Amino acid sequence: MSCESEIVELLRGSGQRPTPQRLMILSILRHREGHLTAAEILAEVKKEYPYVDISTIYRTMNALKELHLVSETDMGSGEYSYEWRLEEPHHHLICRQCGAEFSLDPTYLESMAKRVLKDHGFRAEMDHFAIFGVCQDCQRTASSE
Amino acid sequence: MSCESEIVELLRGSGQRPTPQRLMILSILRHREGHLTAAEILAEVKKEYPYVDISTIYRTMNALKELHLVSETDMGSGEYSYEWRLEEPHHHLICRQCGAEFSLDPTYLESMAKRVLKDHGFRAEMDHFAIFGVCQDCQRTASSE
DNA sequence: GTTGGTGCAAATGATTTGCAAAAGG
DNA sequence: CCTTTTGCAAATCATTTGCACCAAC
Repeated sequence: MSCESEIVELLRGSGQRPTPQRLMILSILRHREGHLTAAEILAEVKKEYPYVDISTIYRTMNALKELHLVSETDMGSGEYSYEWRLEEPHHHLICRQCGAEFSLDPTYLESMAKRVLKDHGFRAEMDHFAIFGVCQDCQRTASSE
Repeated sequence: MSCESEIVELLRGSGQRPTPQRLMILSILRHREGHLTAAEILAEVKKEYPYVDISTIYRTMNALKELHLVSETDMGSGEYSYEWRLEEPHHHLICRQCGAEFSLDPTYLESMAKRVLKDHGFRAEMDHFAIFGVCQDCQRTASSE
């Protein structure tokens, strides 16, 4: 527990309670880089406290989502991934062929979001995008066949 | 049945058969604008032929997906939407608050895709994106509260 | 006739929900 | 106390699969 106190305050501020389960979930989200599925979070929490239930994970993620503390992303595997959000926003490039993932700087989408806002008045919230495509290696492989 | 013949050839070319069910599904996809969920497609097909099963819809959509004839998009409702793809590619702006949908010209994402390819060698396939955010009306409502 | 497609029912897998008990403020 | 949260089990919902029969080539 280090800088957890401000998050505890955030929870309290919206009438939510900082239960041990939630603190464990928060800690895992913040100390494990990248995105985790509900099942992965559950497995981690269970190492410390085996009685947690998957429904608690989901309920907590929904609560944190509403506070904009975590992002929920469809990584294309049929289940959602969750990620701590108070860091630099970023995006993911996911290769359809080999499944490799790369991080993408937010500036690429920011300039687009600005244009969309200017032209359409729509404020796009693109803080965490999964972009599918074909990575450099797989392009080479495909073309050399 | 008008310009359906070329699609029939496409199916045949990949060893697939143009069954009546598939032709009905194709016809619905092509004549109803916008995206449809599997359940919506099923409801339409059933009007003509009540014995179709939802699994046929899914199997057909998977086949058409592989031929790049339809796109599958997560519109944020927990179920996938399918859309005929041989038209102008485009994207969707979806308002998180009121649920309104707007169409977005592909050029916005194309220029971004070009930069990603140049900088990272990653060929992003962004032919059908769902971008969430807040629409103009809802922004006004929120700020006047 | 051989391969692929369909309908049906049953399975799967992720997520949600009802409820009584426990914990937080 | 009163409200929120939890664990458990059961329910839900979208999607997939096994299989016997049928249709297309």
